[in-house]
Amino acid sequence: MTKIDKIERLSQQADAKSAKRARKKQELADHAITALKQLGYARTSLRDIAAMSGVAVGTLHYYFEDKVDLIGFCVRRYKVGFVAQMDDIVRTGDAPDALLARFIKRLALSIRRDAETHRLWYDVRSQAMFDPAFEEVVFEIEAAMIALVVRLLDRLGQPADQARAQAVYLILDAAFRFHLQRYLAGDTDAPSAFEAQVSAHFGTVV
Amino acid sequence: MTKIDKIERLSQQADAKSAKRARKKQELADHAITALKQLGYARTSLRDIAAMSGVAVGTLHYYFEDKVDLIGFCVRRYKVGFVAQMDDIVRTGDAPDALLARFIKRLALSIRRDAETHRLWYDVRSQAMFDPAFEEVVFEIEAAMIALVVRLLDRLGQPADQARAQAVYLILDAAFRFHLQRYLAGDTDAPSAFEAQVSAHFGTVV
DNA sequence: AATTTTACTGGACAGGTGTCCAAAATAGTC
DNA sequence: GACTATTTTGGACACCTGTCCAGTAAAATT
Repeated sequence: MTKIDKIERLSQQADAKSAKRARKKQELADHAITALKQLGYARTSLRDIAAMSGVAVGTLHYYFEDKVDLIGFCVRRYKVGFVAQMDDIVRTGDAPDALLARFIKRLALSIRRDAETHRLWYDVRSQAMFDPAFEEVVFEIEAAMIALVVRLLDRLGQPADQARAQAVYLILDAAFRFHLQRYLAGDTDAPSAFEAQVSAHFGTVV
Repeated sequence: MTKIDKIERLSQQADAKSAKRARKKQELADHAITALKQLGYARTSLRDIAAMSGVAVGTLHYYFEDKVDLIGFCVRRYKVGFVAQMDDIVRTGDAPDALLARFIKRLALSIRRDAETHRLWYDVRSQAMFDPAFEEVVFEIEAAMIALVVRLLDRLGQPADQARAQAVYLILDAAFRFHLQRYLAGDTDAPSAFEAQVSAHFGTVV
């Protein structure tokens, strides 16, 4: 075995190890998200997360720097998933008006289905106003959402410059949060109210 | 002294007492707000607030049921003040277009001046998604903001139905929060960016 | 001036927090 | 199978949390 082969093999082993470590991290993060979306950032302790993962508290510190690192990892993970989901809708072959309707309908559905997950996002976003440790992940996610809107506008044949995409994102986000909050407070009509409000807005504006 | 006079006097005394108590509550709340807007809901302990007020922790429990009661009182108090400030603008004798410009300018100014106070509102609003104890005060405040927008639209000679006011509120709120967040992260241009974005939106839509 | 009511204190209480680490278990390598 | 490296444990650590209350000081009432 040549020196190069050895180096190659060691490198592969290192990759396999870090891949395994990464898998375990994600596994822990998934359990952590389950706890976080139920309790919120401030009310979720590392012991809650450890219990949910069936693991000792120390193990969490073996995989994550500290609590902020863990929560940042979790939020990034779930929000990436959400953007990917929405991106699937945008990429469908629907005609422009059907696509918009589908997109809005899918958001309304997500209020019902993923309410607990979304509120975690709004929680962390607010925390970022106090704790700079969350700033990075929040701006990153928000940029991803705006990029998603750019793709949406593009598929709709609309002007898709940054400023316009940001404005559209803000409208969608505001309505989404407003009706999510009502839904969580027990208003089961909130998702369809969201759909109506956003449809009306886009019917006249976009 | 007749029986009726006695009852009258006792009633006045009771009023004076509860008025004094109310004044002290507000005084404590003002100190509490100073602490809360620096640290946020989750990170502010009763001991922080007590220290800020120059008072023992027990005193807080003498005036407030518990922490939730105290924070609810604080948020209600400061947000009522904010709505009143904005209402002053709406009530000016400006011509419609000048009024709108002044209103938006004042909001931008408030991002600079009251950034720390506003982030507390967004914090509490997020907490309400997890803790029903905050639901009431959040809906109450949000209703007051929408009512403010109704008055604004009215003064602008615009249709001022509930649905429209809600939509306009959501747009203002979304842009306000977005640029507030950027301002808090160090972007000093955020307030004027807010002004530009909102002006552009209302120039085309309202 | 005496007495009752109100206001406030300071510390005790039980429980929770993130962080850390020596030791044990498991996995991987020669 | 022996040996090393990684992974995991479980508890110790120091500190913070909201709540409560017996006791004290101040104020109001008689």
